[in-house]
Amino acid sequence: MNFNKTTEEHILRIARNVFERKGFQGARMQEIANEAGINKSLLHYYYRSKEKLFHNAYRKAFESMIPDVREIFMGQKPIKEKIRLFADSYSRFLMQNPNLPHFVLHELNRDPESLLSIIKEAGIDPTQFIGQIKKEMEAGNIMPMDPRQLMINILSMTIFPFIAKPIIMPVLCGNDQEVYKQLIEERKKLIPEFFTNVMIKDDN
Amino acid sequence: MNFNKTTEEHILRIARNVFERKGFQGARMQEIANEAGINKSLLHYYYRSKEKLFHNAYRKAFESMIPDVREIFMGQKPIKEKIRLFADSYSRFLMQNPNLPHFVLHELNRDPESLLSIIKEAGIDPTQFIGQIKKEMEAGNIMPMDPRQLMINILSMTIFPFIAKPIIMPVLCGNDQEVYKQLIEERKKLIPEFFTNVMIKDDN
DNA sequence: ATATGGTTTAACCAGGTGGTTAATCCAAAT
DNA sequence: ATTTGGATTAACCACCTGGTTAAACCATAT
Repeated sequence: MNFNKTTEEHILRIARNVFERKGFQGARMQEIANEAGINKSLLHYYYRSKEKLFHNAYRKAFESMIPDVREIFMGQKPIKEKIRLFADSYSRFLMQNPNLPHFVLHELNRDPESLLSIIKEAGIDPTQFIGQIKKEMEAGNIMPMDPRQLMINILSMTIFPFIAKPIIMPVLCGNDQEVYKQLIEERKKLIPEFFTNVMIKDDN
Repeated sequence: MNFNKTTEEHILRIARNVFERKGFQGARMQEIANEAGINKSLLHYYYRSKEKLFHNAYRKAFESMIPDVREIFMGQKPIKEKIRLFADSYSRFLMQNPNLPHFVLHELNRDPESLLSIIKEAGIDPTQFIGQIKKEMEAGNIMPMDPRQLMINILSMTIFPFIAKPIIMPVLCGNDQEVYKQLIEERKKLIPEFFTNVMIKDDN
């Protein structure tokens, strides 16, 4: 066989795709071998077991989600800019990897422990970010609230529409792929506005 | 054996619990039988196949999520009240069924078609709700935006923290169950404030 | 007592699963 | 040309899975 790069990488790319669609339990080694156009034994030759093959694919998938998060956590930009950048780049990223959030969250539910090592390795630390938020809230640049809640809100509004696609598509988009895509597109602007262009009303 | 009610119901209750934790592919008929304290054949006696047993459990689980959604869709209350009510009751409901959203969304990804019949059966229709939103936005009761986006936002902010619990708990709550619970509790107030107590800043 | 019929069980089965093994292929080094 | 060693394959295996079957159980009706 002649693949783009090495067989090893080729396998991992295919495996990741299958795992993303079927999850660990749903994926079959034979299926991965078929899609990769190789013998099943080759999977075990390069990655000793299904568990190990999955672990590699999973880690790679998870890590691909991190850079943007790291930027918002650790970067030096003002908070408004961070949020705008995150909503925009993450939405675009997820549009190209639509079932990645569901995949990661599914396996995170299956094995919550596995997260710790990955986070450690990625060197993510929210404390600096939380400090920045507090400062900018006091300066009035952003709607005041618990910084943790702000993070949850941003992640929720960005990621959830992708996880819930099979329910949003038929109910709100008339099963039209383009309408859904347009809806996501609008959110890139809508989400940052939510946190930066608003203020508390003084009347009720 | 002497269960609360009939054996049939007992099986379904246990099955639903196992399915919620493991998903369709991850659950084993033997496991369900064990947890129910009965012979595996009994499962097939009452529910012909794993597929059918799952379908029953799944439908029941899904339907348990609907009443609150129906209220916000079809009810007659003012929008502010609807949102407050939804965030409050749904958060409480999810707190008691923590892995239900992930379960439903997971199976929805596995088989998106299955949703249609359930929604039809539940008789949910967003058009009336969307009309109401438009009217109340014009009256200035609520931040103006695409009604579909408003719905996505409310659902995102309410449901996502439960799906993402295994990542929120360690990163934002120091793995403390109580801290997480408190975080969710605060969101019951925080979420409605987001949509009702804010307005667009005119400067900037 | 015993016949009845829904309920429950133990034993079994075919097919699928991840994984192993030994043989073969094949390009590079000698 | 031969050797070498990684890459690749076909055949195989033990185990697990959902599902079947025939027998046993047991409360109720006769």
